[in-house]
Amino acid sequence: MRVDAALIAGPTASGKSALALALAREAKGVVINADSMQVYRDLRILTARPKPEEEAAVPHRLYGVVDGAENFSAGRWLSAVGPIIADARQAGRLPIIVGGTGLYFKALTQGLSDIPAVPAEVRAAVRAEAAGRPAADLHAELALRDPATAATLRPSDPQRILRALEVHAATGRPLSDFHGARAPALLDPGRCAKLFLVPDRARLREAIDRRFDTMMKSGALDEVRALISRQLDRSLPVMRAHGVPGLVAHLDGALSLEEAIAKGQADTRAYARRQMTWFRHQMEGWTAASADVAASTLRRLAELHP
RNA sequence: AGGAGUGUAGCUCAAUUGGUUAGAGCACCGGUCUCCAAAACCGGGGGUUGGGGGUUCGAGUCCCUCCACUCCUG
Repeated sequence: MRVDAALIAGPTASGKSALALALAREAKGVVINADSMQVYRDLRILTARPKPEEEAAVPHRLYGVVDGAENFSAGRWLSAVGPIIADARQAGRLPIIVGGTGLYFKALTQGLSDIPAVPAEVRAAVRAEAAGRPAADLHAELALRDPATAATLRPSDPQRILRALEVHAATGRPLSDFHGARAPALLDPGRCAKLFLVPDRARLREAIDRRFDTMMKSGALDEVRALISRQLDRSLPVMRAHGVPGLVAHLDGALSLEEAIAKGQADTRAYARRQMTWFRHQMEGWTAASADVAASTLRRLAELHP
């Protein structure tokens, strides 16, 4: 059966991009990024973005298109990816959506609730007011304004508490009011090939460590130097990409290079573990596949989309 | 060969100087997830305290012995 799109997910360093590239070559596809960090222009090396030759070989979309000074989000990704999928299909090309960000795939196939975008000023104000305060205080405050949402959140979870506070500040309504109903999904999951790669854990750990060493040899430190020179707010997503905090600390003299590398590798390994958990439980109907199985599945797919 | 010292979780180290069920960090593993998600948060398993013997109501802790490693002397 021909499909509307191919979705390829899996933990970092599992070989997703290579598979996507191979499929795109054979099936006349467009490779579309579903990775929350590869969207940022500033970090080509540390986010393991496809190489320029690869991007030139087949069409790639949503790689390195956002400035590191910006705060990207699942919602922004969703609105960006819609027209790209439509364009690809209109051009007779198979959309191949590949990446490691589970939330993006979930938003894509299940839809997000329709919550008005929170204006940047409101968001900044909420955050400025919350700065330095313990999460439990913020939770208590949320309990006064939006008790229903507060009841569903742990007092130790600052990120979700802040999200609820900013939505309430922007709309005057509880976040829980918006949840439940989801906007229609962009793609019908029943009409997509959905694979997530499940590599052997020990080998994945080795691959992660090795890849980080390669990144260092390819100029990761210079990339971080350039990023530092921009003097961006340290709470921005780019500043928290794997490897960045450690290498920044090293350039500040707080960590040895070995320690910085070890930290980057450890953060990446922990992330891979969380990705596996996500795909195991949140992505119903997806096919878990070893690299071999994935490759043969994609080959069959390519035959259907000449 | 002689002298001194050290052996506790995968790693680094605790254990009030003989007193409940040997702890912590890191690592590892599991989980939660609706717009910062490479985030944020919750949880878990792990030890014959180098081996053996002894003293004691009670030993990681004291004694003997063997083993391993480190340093010093020759």
